[in-house]
Amino acid sequence: MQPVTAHRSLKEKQRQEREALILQAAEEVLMENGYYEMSMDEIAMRVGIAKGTVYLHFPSKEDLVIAIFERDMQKLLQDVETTIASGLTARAKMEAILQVIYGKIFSKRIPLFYSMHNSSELRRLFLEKKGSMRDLWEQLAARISSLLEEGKTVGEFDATLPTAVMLSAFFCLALSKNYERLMAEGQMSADELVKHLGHIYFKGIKGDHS
Amino acid sequence: MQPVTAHRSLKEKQRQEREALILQAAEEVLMENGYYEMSMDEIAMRVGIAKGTVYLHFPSKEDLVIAIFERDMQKLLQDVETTIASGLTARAKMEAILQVIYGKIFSKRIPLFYSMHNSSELRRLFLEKKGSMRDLWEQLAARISSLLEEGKTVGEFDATLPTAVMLSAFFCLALSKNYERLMAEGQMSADELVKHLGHIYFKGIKGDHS
Amino acid sequence: MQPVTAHRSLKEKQRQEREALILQAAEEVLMENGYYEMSMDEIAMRVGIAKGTVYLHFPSKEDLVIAIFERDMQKLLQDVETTIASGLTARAKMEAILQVIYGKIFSKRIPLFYSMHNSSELRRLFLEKKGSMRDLWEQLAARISSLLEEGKTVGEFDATLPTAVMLSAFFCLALSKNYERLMAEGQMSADELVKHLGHIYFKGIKGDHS
Amino acid sequence: MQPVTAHRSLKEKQRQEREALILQAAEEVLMENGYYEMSMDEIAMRVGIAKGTVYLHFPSKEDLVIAIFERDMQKLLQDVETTIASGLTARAKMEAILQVIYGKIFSKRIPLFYSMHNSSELRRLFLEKKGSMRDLWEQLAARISSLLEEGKTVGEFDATLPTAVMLSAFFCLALSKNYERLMAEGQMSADELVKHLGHIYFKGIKGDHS
DNA sequence: AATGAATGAGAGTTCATTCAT
DNA sequence: AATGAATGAACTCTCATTCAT
Repeated sequence: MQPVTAHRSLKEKQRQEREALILQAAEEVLMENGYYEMSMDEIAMRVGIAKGTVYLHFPSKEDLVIAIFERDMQKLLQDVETTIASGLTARAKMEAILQVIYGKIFSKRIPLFYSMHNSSELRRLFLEKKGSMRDLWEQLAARISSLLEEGKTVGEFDATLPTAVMLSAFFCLALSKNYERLMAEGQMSADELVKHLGHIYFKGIKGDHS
Repeated sequence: MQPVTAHRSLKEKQRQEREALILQAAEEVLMENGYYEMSMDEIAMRVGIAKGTVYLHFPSKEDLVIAIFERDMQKLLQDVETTIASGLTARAKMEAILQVIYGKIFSKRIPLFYSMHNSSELRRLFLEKKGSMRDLWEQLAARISSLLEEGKTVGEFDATLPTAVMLSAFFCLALSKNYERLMAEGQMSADELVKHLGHIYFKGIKGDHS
Repeated sequence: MQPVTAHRSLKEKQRQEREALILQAAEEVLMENGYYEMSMDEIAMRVGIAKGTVYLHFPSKEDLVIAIFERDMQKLLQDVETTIASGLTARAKMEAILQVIYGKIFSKRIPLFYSMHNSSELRRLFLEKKGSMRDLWEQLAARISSLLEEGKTVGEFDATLPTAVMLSAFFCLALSKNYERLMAEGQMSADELVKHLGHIYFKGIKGDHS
Repeated sequence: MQPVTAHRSLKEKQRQEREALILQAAEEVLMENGYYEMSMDEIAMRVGIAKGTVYLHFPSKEDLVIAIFERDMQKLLQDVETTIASGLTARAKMEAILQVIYGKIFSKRIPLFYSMHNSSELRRLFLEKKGSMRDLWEQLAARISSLLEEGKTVGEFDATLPTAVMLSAFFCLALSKNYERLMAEGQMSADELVKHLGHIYFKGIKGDHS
């Protein structure tokens, strides 16, 4: 390895570390305050860099938020694919995916993911403007739709329900902000919550032979 | 009726009509753009009045949004109470309420209602600041919680599920923005959608004796 | 007197009464809040009439304030002329005028008069724009200047002082807002205050033969 | 000196220069137009910078005006303390202070100082809200009150006059806007004016042994 | 590459003034 | 004559973005 390359790769490594720090800080602020109260100043301050430096990594606030979503989405997609590759039943896979999502939510690692569904501010951002987010989202939806249809085929899930509705209901229950209220007010643990929601959902879509 | 009274009531009527127009326009903009991209200028422009006129009816942007929510909430609460007063079973009442909510959503008459649950921007606005919104919301939650517990008592609903979780799941499914995608992309009617979602939900929370 | 005339004079009388009420209310608000925080709305509200009605009497906020000043100024000018017509010495006349001014201040009947001297907001209004105020002011200044010169001639006042300076100093001491602080904090009566200020001023301008 | 330090101090120097330019422009506008007609836009325009830049230096219009006052007040307070530290008599010190104030006025370096006394708009701003202004003002008043009492003790000033009245009269004569008229219309120099006003004031408060 | 001061469009809000009733 | 709803220009302040250093 030539010195120049080594130097470059060191630089590149530092660059990527900084980018990760920016993403993490931005994620936190976005979680805490929402898109419009997430200021580039505060992100830079939390990372300990200048505001202009953020713009060396992300050309706009919008792109920064998209990058956050993409990162989360890619991680989730990986987890989902790992789960699908396992030898479990369709229902067990779906339950595992629900666990994964709630694990991320519980560890605050899906800060904005839900927002794509629910926040009017962000929907346009992701669904209308930039393609990559939409692609990732559709990949995820396709994976889970396949699972649901697999379950229908073997009779685990109710074949009379449209897959699109089952998918929507799944994301609804999995990504809602409701958990915050329940865990804050009702003194319910994340585990209990996911258990109950899974109970409702999987009983609700149960097929004849399961 | 004396002329003065007639005159006053005419004025008052015009005033209320104008206020309704503002609320409607604001509702639309809020639906389309979210709280932060809902500008008082655009609302005034859509109604065809000057920006200052909006402020004759609502002292601030915040109050305008609160008024939108209160109006929707009060209508919904009324419908819910009417339904509760009927002689139906708990499950039939819950189904009727789901229908009511989807009817409103379908006719675009619950523009922001879902937001209270889902938008990080608005939750603080309504739950922390102004009491009347929180009150209305808690009334609604109390009514539906009662229904759910009534259903549990008679065995229609699963008594092992915490009411709070059942309530959350209900609002999740009833108030999600998912319908837009499904109805736009999947060519599914509102009736079909609500039928399927109800199917999942009520099967999911079904008790032993129903 | 014909009915029409009687009717007209009644109307005219009512009109003048209303105008006086507006002036009084405006004076109060101006005293309390200053020119920019004096709102036409509040004036109308205090009088119990509509905002538009104020504009039937005074074409603008500026004109209304000018009218307040003119009224106060004319009253003061009258008092000053009455005093001048008396048979007193120049100094006694000046002392009487000082008493008159402080009487007005004490009874809150010179709300803004001082402002003409001191408020940057109002100076332009009166000295640059409208002629009548400037005329009244110059009449008053001329009367008092005459008195001062009369006093110089008979040796009551110091003939080496320029009359313009004596005049300025007189208005300074007579029209300052200082009285408020002294009377509020120092528990000093208006009578005591004017006695002390008069002592300083008249001793300060004393001539050889008094 | 390290480059970094040099760089920083250069930046800091530029920053202070810019801030001084803003203060100066704001001072001018405030002098010309008063608080309510002093617009942030015009200040920025006069300095030749963007409106937002003003807010980098002063968080609000109010704070900007307070900064103007504080700067002027601190300079005056320093001069007053220097004068007090001299070996002069009480009267000579007071005369020197009067000279200092008129020097500042003449060079337009006490733009708003008088306003604290006279403008109803600004009194509340300074005396009610922010402590530092009130503190500075009370320090100044305390210094001059001490001088006046010192003069009374040695018989230079009239011990029968309340110090508070003497203080008020002093500020009245020293800080009035009268000078503008006299110097503009009467073709009187600042020196002459202060000589005459001092003559009136010190003769007016003269004690037995001076 | 990194900085952070500077920018300026755009936000919500106020209020003197107008005018249809 | 009297009203008061409507107007819209002007205000203060914010913040994503740019760019000279």
